[in-house]
Amino acid sequence: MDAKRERKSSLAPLSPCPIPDITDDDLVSISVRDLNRTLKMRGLNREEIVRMKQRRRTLKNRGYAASCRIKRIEQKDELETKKSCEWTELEQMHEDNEQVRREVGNWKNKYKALLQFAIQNEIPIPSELEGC
Amino acid sequence: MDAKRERKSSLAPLSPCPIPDITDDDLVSISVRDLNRTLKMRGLNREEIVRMKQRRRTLKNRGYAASCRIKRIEQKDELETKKSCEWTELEQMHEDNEQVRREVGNWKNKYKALLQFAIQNEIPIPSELEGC
DNA sequence: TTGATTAGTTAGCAA
DNA sequence: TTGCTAACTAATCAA
Repeated sequence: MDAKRERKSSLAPLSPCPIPDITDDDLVSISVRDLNRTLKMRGLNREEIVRMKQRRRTLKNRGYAASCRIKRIEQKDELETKKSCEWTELEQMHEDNEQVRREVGNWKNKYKALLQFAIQNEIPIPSELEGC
Repeated sequence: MDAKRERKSSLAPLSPCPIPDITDDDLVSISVRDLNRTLKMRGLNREEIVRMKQRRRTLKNRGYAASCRIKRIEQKDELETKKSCEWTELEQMHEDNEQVRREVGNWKNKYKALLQFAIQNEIPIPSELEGC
């Protein structure tokens, strides 16, 4: 249902690799100054330098795109988690409500029973106590 | 804050347009059979036909990608809407709960006041009526 | 320059 | 073949 989708790891067409011993990992992590120095030291011509710069930018963009995707997924997950938490809380509160409602009925009945007893035994009750 | 980002409408490099009078819209909407017939009628060679087929596929893919993005956005919106609804409901239920709790207190007080009155006036109460 | 985001391209899976 | 989606490239914007 969820096959691993590994890309053909392209980028080969982009730059035919002017400097074999600089890995892509190096290329993205090295500073601009150091990169310039290295390229000059190796005596690359103008075009090769441009190509390396472009390759660097592309590799970086690839990383940015990846984190953008991850971020999107995380945000969605977070949203779903929160939603599900709220649902649980809602369910819980529903139960609480039910419980409290039963309590109301209980006390109401007790009060009424007492009142009924008074009436049957003709016991006079102060009016402020018999609000129904 | 949200500038229109229109792509350079590429695809020009893909196929240098073997048939000028078939628009991209036609190309994606026409059926495979009709397309084959048309291409044959115009006497395109093997390579041109392949190019047209590829162009068609790419154009279709462009559409698929677009709907994929739209779908993602809609799903996210839907999730957010539901979450916000649940929040409102939660808020409402919180209030209800508060209200019912006050009711409990009310009836409880009434009952106790009545009981207190009985005690003060030394009125004997059946035990089943004085559960506290 | 760097990082993020959008639209378009391509690979590969599924129907 | 068609549709979808992940990863990638390129364009563009903000900082």
